[in-house]
Amino acid sequence: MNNFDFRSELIINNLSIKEKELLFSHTKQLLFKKGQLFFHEGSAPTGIYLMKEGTSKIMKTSLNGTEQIFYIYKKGDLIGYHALLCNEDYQDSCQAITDCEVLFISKVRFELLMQEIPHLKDEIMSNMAHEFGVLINKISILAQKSVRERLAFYLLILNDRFKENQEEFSNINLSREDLANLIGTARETVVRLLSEFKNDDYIEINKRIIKIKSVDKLVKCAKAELEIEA
Amino acid sequence: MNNFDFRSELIINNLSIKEKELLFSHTKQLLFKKGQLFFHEGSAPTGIYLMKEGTSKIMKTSLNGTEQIFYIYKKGDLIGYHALLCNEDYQDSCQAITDCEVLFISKVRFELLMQEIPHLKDEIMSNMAHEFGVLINKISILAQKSVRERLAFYLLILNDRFKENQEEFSNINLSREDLANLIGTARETVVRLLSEFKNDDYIEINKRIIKIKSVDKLVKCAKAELEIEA
DNA sequence: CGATTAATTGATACTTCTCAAATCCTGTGG
DNA sequence: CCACAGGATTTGAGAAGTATCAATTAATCG
Repeated sequence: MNNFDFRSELIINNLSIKEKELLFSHTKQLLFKKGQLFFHEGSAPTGIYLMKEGTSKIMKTSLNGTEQIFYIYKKGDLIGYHALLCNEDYQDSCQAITDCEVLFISKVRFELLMQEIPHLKDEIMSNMAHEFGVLINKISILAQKSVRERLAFYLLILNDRFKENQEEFSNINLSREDLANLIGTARETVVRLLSEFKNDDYIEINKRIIKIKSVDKLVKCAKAELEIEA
Repeated sequence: MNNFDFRSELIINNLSIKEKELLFSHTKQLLFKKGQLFFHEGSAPTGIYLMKEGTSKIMKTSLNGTEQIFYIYKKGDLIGYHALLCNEDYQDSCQAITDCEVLFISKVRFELLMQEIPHLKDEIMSNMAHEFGVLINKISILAQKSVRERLAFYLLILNDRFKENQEEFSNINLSREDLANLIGTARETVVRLLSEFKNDDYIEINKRIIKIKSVDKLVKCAKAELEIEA
């Protein structure tokens, strides 16, 4: 699922211990309650955010109120550097899905770091180039697959993304609304399809937590042409 | 329409005369006939491409044969540097829509240039960050707008993009198939909607060339929240 | 000018959306 | 610990929007 996942954690992982220390000095710890915004579409960026704990979403709300989610961030992810790097206002908003613990690096500080750690620039560049491919893939999924296929597909992606310590199946814990907004459909449609998937034994559901039972069946359902790494 | 348009031409425009000379030395001129591929999804990048003449499309073909177009390139656009910069295979293919005249810069040469022109790296980074926003916007259009709205929207984008010397309306000359694949729908649906737009006097059609008659009407139809620069 | 490809129109079927209503959870205060 | 309020989830029914298949007309190229 490589090309469906950002990997901004690599930016930091690929730095040396010394460089990391430099990066983390002068950061500010922030806490966001569930529902709070890190930043809002249309506003000017003031710095970048590093997720320490919790999950957040990058999204955009249209005039008629519908929301589109582009990506769900978790621990280790770096957020918000794009707008900073092209000197534009944010195109999207970032909102806490759960309570979040975040490190903030100010714009000034970040620009300084980019000079002091030449390496950092390369890592970010490589990462953005990768993200381009991820978004390309997201677009082709949205445009070419049916909602049913998309849901199956995203369950696989999310399963992969929220895996902890090598376990095969992770707990996918998202509101039906968020899930719908992630795959670009209506809440009720997601609910209906999930219940089909449950009946067909692709998944199991406890409360609202989804757990995959058969990757193979979902792959077939998603008509996924791509190898899933277990 | 700023945030719906790549602007890779800025990468080169922002270089000094000297830097441009450096960039253009050691390029190879390539000619692609209509339908030929610059590069193909899944293959390893060997260099980057600068459009001199013609139009080409970045696209991806799914297993069942449907094609999704992400962007249409014209004179001045720089193509294919993403895969190079993240050391991944191409996620997409680039195909000539018309006969194309292209300058090719080899991977080795490009990497050398990145060292010799430190500026270049910043320009590319800024550009990729911008493109991120463009793709984000493309995703939200695909996910949130109806096909009708999307078509109206893309006609506005294309009108803006193919404008020549300050004229208000440009000739949009794309096959119905390409137009359909760009907005993520079926050919027949595009044809039907275009004919509605024509009847409602939003556009006029000669042969297959589309010309906008009323930007305002299309904006309303697209439910576009964004100012269109005339 | 004829052959091939692209564009258009029509009819029908299917997926998905929308609105409405019911049920299930969660957290809070008594 | 229980009851209740408010939100989230689920289910149903009907409508709308698009896709698909088939057939016709128009444009293009050698």
